Amino acid sequence: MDKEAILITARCPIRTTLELLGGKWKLLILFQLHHAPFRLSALRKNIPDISEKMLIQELKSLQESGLVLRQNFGEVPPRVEYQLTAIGRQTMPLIEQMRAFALAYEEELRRNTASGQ
Amino acid sequence: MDKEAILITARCPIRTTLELLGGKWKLLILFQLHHAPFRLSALRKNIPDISEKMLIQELKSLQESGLVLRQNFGEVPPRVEYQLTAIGRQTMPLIEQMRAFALAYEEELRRNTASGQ
DNA sequence: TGCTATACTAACCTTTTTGTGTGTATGGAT
DNA sequence: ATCCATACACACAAAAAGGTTAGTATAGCA
Repeated sequence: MDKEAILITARCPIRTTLELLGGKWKLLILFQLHHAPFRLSALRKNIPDISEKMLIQELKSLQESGLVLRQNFGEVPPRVEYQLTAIGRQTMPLIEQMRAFALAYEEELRRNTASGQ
Repeated sequence: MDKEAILITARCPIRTTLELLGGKWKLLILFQLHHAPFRLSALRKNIPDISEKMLIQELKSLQESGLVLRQNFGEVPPRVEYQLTAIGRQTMPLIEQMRAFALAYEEELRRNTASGQ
């Protein structure tokens, strides 16, 4: 086995993704936006336990990374919609894998509980 | 669109996975162990900037979730090896997707830089 | 005049995560 | 006797993440 090859250095793709998507909320927001563009208030309804500050903060971070697009309609009272960009949409397979993993994990838990371990 | 269906609640698979694998180090450790079982000291070499405490702490957390198996050879000085369990191995597709996403993202960055935007 | 709705800011605080530095046990080699 | 190697544990400190509360702006409506 080539142990040099697996050395984890500063610019490794896992870290890149962690920086872009890490934290408690970003993936949940992206998952929402995968369904449709949403206004801030709608996102808050769909992610009940996020605070307004976090939502705005994370949306801004996602904009800055180019994963989310902010569309301001310039109305009063304000109307702003958030939607995924092309790269933003590419987070879906990742989210799908997270889902798949969670299901497999819970299935495994059930198996172990059933067999009395 | 069925807005009820996409409401993110406390027991959602994304959150489950985030709880199991979130944080700065767990996925890097799992990625290492995907190659082969490793001793603590070897893991430290492959993940140069992790502290010993973090490594031990995260390995313990991964054991407790059933993703990693600890094998103590009972020698002196201590010899302990860590390896993936069956469910632990199921994190690979996820890691692969993270890698794929990071590459796509960087590709996109390059495209935007090249076109002067 | 005063209230509503909406997206957002800023100040401040708490909690969680991560890091540092030191100590422990022990068989074997020097 | 002394020191080494290895996998920890423990106390503490620093930094990052997350949360709460109180504003701001303004068109339209009662």
